[in-house]
Amino acid sequence: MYSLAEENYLKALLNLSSENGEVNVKELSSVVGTKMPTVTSMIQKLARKKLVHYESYKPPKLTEKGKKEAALIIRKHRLMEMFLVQKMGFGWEEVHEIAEQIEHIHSPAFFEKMDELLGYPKIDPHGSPIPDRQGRMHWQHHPKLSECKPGTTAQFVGIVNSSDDFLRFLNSRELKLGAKITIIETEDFDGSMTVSYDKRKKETFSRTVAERLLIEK
Amino acid sequence: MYSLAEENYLKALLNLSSENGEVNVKELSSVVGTKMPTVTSMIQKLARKKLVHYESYKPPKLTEKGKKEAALIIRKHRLMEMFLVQKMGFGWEEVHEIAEQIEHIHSPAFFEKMDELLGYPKIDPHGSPIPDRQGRMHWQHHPKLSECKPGTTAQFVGIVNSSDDFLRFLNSRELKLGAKITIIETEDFDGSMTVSYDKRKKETFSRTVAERLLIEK
DNA sequence: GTATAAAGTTAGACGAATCTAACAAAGATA
DNA sequence: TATCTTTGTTAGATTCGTCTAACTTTATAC
Repeated sequence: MYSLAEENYLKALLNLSSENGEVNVKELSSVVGTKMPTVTSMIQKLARKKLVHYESYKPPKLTEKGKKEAALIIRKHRLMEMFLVQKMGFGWEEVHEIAEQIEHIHSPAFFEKMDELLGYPKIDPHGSPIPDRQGRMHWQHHPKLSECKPGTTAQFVGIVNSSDDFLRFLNSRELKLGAKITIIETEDFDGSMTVSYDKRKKETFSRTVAERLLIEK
Repeated sequence: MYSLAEENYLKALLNLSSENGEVNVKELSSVVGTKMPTVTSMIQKLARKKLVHYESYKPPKLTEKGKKEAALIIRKHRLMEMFLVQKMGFGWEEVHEIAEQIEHIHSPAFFEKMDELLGYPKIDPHGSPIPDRQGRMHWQHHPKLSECKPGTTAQFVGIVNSSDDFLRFLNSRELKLGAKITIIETEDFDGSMTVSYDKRKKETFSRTVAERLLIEK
């Protein structure tokens, strides 16, 4: 069993590496909310436990074992988010905080039951994949809305870096996962785009927004 | 906010004092699973925080503030147990372990939602009262089955010191909370009693068992 | 009512996770 | 290339919760 602190570093390591490819100590320290020397010593500890490959001054990298452990924590996090939304009626912007704590609960039966009650979901409420029991994560690559040309219609299937703020923004525009978005026009000079979907006939998204919406054609 | 360790001592303090009246350090140490010196130092720390009244060599006693905090932790524990049984389909003998961990989750919204989905229950799956939002616990005194005379019929409404072992024993005899139990006869020499209820026409309980079943006439 | 046993406390150490201050390496800049 | 800046590491201290060993107080037994 791993400590709470260890689990948080493992998770951060996996999240950062799948976002940026490489992980650096500074970023890690800001994600886990500690100072750099603390990160260094934790990385060294994880390396002793064969969870991380580590050489001084080089970016730390999860071992296969480390990846699996991290994925299993993320599995618990995402299953819980799904449960909170689907079975308890929370909004997708409310569940991160709670799942952040529940992911450290040790009880295979609890999460198995949740998985079963949810019908073995493959993605969480924000469209991120839920790793399987063996800690295998099936990352499906989705293009960003910002990469599409006017005229295309695509389904909104995921979010890059979903923060509560951004989710509240999407709520305010009534944009939900699964919506069919049609691009009406794009502005080259600032990358903003005008789109339509569901109840919204005409809505303008900044480049920043369009870059955080993942789609499927 | 209190640490995990602090919360565990508070809870143990309230549980022991409602069972035995007075709490002693040795018992406390066995309940929380630490050695006596650790308990002493924790008690002293809780006293500094005005959660416990403490004088050397005297039994520690929760202050009003301490009682409230402890009750709020027990509230979370029992709400969770109820949720696990009612909404997730767990057996009453499986839920303690999980609730033991979830009781430390900090999220008013999570427990409020649970309470709401459960319809604001007053008791947990073992018949123990669930403290209210203000940390008030309505301890209703129930007599034990062992105190009843032959011929009486009473409803089984609670358990003294419910352990998973005991709950599995009750499962094996198909005795559920709410059952109407009729006492057929009692044996004076060993305190055992023969009873009937629901599907069971004739079942014999030892004194030990009869003393752990709470009833209402 | 003294001796012994049990319960409780104090002192001091330790591991985990954190910090600050000082130093070292790598990367960027002129 | 030499210098400066950024990033990362080492050393050493701190806090929390725990321990063991030794001591003290209270309770029990004779």
